[in-house]
Amino acid sequence: MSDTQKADFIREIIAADLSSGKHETTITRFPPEPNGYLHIGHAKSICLNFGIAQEHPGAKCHLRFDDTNPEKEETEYVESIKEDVKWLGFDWGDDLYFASNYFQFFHDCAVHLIKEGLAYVDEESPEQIKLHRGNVNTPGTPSQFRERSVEENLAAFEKMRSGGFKEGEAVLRAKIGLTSSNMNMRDPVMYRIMHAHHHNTGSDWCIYPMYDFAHPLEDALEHITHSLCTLEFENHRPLYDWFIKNCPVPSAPRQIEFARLSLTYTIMSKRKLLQLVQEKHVSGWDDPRLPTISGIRRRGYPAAAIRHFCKRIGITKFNGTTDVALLEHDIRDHLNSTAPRRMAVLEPLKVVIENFAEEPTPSLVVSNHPQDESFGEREVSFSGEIFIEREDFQEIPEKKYFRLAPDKYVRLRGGPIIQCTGFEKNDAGEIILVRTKLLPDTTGKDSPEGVVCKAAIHWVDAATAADAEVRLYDRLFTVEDPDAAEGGFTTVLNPDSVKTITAKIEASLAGEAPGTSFQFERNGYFVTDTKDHVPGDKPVFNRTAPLRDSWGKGR
RNA sequence: AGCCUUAUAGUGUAAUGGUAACACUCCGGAUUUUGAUUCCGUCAUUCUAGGUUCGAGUCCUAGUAAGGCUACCA
Repeated sequence: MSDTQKADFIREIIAADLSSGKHETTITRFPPEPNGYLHIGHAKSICLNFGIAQEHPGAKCHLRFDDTNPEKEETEYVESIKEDVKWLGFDWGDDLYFASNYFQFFHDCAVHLIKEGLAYVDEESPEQIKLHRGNVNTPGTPSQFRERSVEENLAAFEKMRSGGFKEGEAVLRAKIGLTSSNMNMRDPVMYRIMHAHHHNTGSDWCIYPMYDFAHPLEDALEHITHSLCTLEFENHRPLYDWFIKNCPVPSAPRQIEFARLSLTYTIMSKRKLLQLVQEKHVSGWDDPRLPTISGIRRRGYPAAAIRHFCKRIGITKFNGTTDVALLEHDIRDHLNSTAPRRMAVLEPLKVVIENFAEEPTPSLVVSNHPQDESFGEREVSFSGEIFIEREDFQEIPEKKYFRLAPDKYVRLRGGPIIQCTGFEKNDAGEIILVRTKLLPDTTGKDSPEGVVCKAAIHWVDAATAADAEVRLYDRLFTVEDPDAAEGGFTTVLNPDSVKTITAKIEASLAGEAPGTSFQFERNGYFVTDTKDHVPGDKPVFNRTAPLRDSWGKGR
């Protein structure tokens, strides 16, 4: 887990700018719009921007809320975003900013452009503007308001600002041209009228800047050296540069684009995630089935593993889809070395050890981690009745089945070898009890001559077993057919993934702190739920990741 | 359709113009008191066709495919 950061093309640009003396330091920024919760895709951007800042002494990464659209933004989202960035392990220090705090500056820049003859107030309707913009094959045609005088524009813009127009009646447009093959450059809208309440500025403003106008100014104002964004802004860059060039800004940031993260089987669209939350297909933004940062946190994905994943997938301009297997490997890899082992039985089957009294052993000492002694050992109680996993017994064993079956031997993990001597069924034909005898003096020793014992199963002492609620989730929120997700979510939910079952776990686990991960041997990694956990009460676990299962091969 | 961008094993990434590398997955094999872990091994005409060069994954041209843009969202 200690790979050094590979130098991607962005880091190479930064290194070159540093060594050429173009910049003395590096300032990046993570600029979310507070209109939803962050997801694993944002983690890639966060790790990039904050990661770069960490790699260079004196460099910084700003956290800036790009809150220029009051209709979609809420304070709840800014709080969750701050929490998620912190949880991922990054610190913006004093550099927390809001685009909305720059509204006056944006306004002044707009006035500047008007005075330069580079912006005009257009009172055509949205439909007319759209029509007059033309399309990729046909040039646009000038609005009837395009050639107004500077004085007229100044007055009209002031009228916009002071509330003299209703929404949709006027916009401020940059006067660039109407023939560019890049549609973003055809006299783009800079300001629109919105008589809406803003979470930060209240009702101070009724005109709000568009992203394309505001973003370069925000970056320049904060002396951002490298403004990193995703590929879809690629052909906004000429416009970004145009505003930087034509406005009175204190610095000239450079926009660099990289590919956003997309994962197989995973819904990453903010719009769709919002829909899932609003239509209550999930319990909230932090539902463990969601790929949101808060969802995967609650699901027990360690922040360090996510960081490592982001580092490993790299930064390029190639628009591909990463296999979630890469993510899941990093989760398992991290948990394997950090999660203590516990025994838990998800579907209990009672086993009696008939000769237990002949050699009573009230407890056994078991290692907390098979490869790492620093995890120590624990004592587990042991009596003549235990629970094992229902699937660890087969009445008629299939080929290559090494666990318990009539007359067969199996090792109790950390304990002796037992041999099956019989079993009982209920009227429905289900096995309800397995009878065994233990082989004396086999704890901690190899199987005796003539005894074929190839597997060790986990178990829990029936006398002290405690209940827990365990929730199995398979992958992140998945779709059977990614294309089918368009418009509706009928195929999205996997009913099995919300199955809740009762586990019998070692009593020592009750009351464990929320967010603690364990490996329930042979069942996978589980985390005590950070939301539903009540100390001292029956613990609630979410499965963070199943164990890799190579059943059927080897041995 | 016009413009912009991208193209290296199944997946994601490497490779001063000089023997195509790493990780994951899959599949084999070894070890194993978790069928986990660990360890070892197999898997590529670098999208196609031309060109420049002693030499091209890398540079040039054309083609193909994929993504983006034609919002008073970001």
